Amino acid sequence: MSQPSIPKGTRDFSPEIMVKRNYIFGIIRQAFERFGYMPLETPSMENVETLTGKYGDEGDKLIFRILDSGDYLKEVGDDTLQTRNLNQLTKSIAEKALRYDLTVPFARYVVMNQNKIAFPFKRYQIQPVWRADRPQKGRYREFYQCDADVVGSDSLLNEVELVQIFDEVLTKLKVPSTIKINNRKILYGIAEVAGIADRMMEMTIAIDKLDKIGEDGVIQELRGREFNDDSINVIKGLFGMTGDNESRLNAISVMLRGSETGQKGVDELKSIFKDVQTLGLNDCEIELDITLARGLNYYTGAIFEVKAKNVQMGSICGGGRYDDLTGIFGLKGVSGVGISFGADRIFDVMSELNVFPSGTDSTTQVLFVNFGKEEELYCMKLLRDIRKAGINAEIFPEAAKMKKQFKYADDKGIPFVATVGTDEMSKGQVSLKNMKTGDQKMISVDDMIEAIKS
RNA sequence: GUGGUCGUAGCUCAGCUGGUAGAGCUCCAGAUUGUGGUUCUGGCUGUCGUGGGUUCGAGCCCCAUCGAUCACCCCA
Repeated sequence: MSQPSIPKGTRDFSPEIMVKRNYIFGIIRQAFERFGYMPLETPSMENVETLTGKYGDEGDKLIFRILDSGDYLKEVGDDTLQTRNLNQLTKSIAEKALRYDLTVPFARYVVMNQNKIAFPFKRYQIQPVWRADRPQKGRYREFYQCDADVVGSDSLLNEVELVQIFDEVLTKLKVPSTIKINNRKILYGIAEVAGIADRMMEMTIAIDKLDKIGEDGVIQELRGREFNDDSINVIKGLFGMTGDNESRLNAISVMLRGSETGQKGVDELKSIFKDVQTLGLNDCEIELDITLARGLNYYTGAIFEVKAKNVQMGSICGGGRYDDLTGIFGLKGVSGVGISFGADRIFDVMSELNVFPSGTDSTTQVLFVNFGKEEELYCMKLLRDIRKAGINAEIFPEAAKMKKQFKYADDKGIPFVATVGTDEMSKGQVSLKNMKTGDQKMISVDDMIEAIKS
């Protein structure tokens, strides 16, 4: 390999970018902990069987499998090789796979540790996940998810709090957004009323595309999937709904009077809306989106999706309630609900909106200019003190030209430069320059610490 | 997995119906021996993504391959 490269859809994160990414992770982590969620980490790789079958057929194809070590063809039957049976083959040569999301490993963890866990169990998890998707805008093969889930509680209070977390984080990050909410029970109710309960998934995939391909597009898609006109007419009834969240919910309630499940979904959403309205949100707004479907198969109740306002970008967060995720692993009757922040997309949105606060350019707050051996040691004593005072500081490691040293500070985005030569040393002071305003003053060390901290 | 567009200096790109590569920015040095970002002057930079083919001759045409990017599917 002559030119080094990295795998498709992966990225290096430079120090400048990492400072900003860590800022985002920090805000999210802080919010999770503020709401009582505890950290959890699971391995990058899981057993293949843990992951397969949880994300639908499409999802299974996007799971990265890890080739077994050693002579992995030894155990493979000749007929498997002969018939080129891919499913059979991958099963016998890859027993591990990279995690595809954080929810399924979490469910696995809960089942494995059900006797040690105090329910309701609230955990958050900030780790990368991998998908063998073809990369495109805002879409990577390795990306971070920041999940918070609570299992072992049916209460809708959890949904309300999760909406508050969305609002708190996105308000702090200066990314005003619309939190779209729907309920799988309503979608089921619609399918039921339309007489296509067994094909709910297909129906939701079609209506999910409404804002992309329009009413006619959705109808065409439904026809393409060979739904009959009666069913399509019922679904059409959704498109005409206008008004605020409450009045649309009422309209849906009327439409779904024949479906018990559908009514339950309406009631759940009404309760969530009422509470959220009473408590109020900061910079986000919550909106009923009856076409919201979301791909993940395991959602059974509320579903969330968050879109940043004023930016062309797919959803930046998602989430929902799943009644029986742990059931697949043998633990029945544990309901959970969770949300996920797409940190990579949030980063892209914040870059586009230019809303990173100052101080996310550099971690170093002040650079000391190096004049030579004698001044160097004097500065290092000062450094010891101001570092103790909680300031990130460094000294240029050699007595290079001033131009070069100042340029280094400028390139790194360091906000202050301290110059200490014989003059300052004799007065016991430092010359502190604010790199943004260009102001420079000779002041005491204590005053310098004050100036940098403020 | 399917389809479109594009690969030329560190970056953004120009390069005529085929005649052996250029601009801006960046970078480096100096103007300024205790001051960056602005200004001026000078300088460095290329297996034209890779491999093959056509041709007297290929950055340009043909094939393959790799990568990037966009859309579809799906999704954070």
